[in-house]
Amino acid sequence: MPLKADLDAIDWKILRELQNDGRMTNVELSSRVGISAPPCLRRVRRLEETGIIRGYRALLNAPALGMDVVAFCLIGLHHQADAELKTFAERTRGWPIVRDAWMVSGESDFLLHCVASDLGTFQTFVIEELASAPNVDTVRTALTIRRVKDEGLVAFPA
Amino acid sequence: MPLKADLDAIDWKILRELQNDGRMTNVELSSRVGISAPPCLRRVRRLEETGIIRGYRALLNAPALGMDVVAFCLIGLHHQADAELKTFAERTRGWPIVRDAWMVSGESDFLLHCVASDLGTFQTFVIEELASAPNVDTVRTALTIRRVKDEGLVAFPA
DNA sequence: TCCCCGCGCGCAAGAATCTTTCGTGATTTC
DNA sequence: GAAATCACGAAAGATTCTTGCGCGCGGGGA
Repeated sequence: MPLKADLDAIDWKILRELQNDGRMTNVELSSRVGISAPPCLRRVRRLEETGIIRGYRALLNAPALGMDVVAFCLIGLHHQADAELKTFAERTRGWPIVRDAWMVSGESDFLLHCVASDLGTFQTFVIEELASAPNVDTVRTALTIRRVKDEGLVAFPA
Repeated sequence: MPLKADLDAIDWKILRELQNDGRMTNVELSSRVGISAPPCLRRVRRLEETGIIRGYRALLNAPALGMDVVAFCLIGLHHQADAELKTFAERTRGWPIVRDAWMVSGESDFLLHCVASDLGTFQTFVIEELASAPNVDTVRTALTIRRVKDEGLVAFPA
């Protein structure tokens, strides 16, 4: 996984297209970026192998699946030594409600992206699991009202 | 887009597999979920048409693309009337640094997921764009140190 | 200057996949 | 109990994937 990759304009186009539609066929992709299918596939493979493309994911509609609560939790710990940070990070991986988690700097130590079927489930999780976990000092929650923007992960050069 | 869908065990398996690998071929998918390819494809199409699958996306490695700063911003507004919320939401869509944005309830009004090439770019954005935007009261930022968990959006029944 | 080499593109062909059509069996409905 | 509905799976044609190979461009080195 190189820290700095040398990508040309076609590579950037490929990344933009696949970020918008990860299931696009290779012929469609090659047509959009302006080269033929074989070199296009080779470029995609190379982007995958170098780790620039980390994977592909279907985006699901949480409310339609009965997941009505999406929230973010900001966690402050009592002690921030390396071992304690790793312990808490490991703990987040065992909580199915937590979908994504980040270690952050600032007023909090962790930010958790949570999805639950209903408010009761989420509140129970916050009180009985999160807030009562070892070393947890503060828990601030922000329930999402609606998604306002939903681009891919990375912006692209003009 | 039905608010509550009736999915059987096979549909759930499909969603789980595509959430893990959105580019899996249909024959591979059908084999994993235990049915033949045609009905499997019909199920995927139905999940897409009903909006349960919102789309597909390649996950990119931001640092490898020269995006070294990933941060979250919590925004508090002075006034939270519907028009003002919509105005700010619209503004977030015009900022390329903001990749995802949520309207939230709690201590803040919006949560912004930001990606920038370097700290200077991000700080300039926060000071000159975000904090100086109309109606913005408070801006709290949390720089991410590392991703700790990265599952799909939705958890699945056992 | 010329030659050689490496790199990436594109053509072509075989393999794999996608997609539609159709027949069958199970469940539901009247 | 009969008919209708639904979803599955087999089969076949269309599309796509994937590999191998030849070509042209650009960068050293003699």
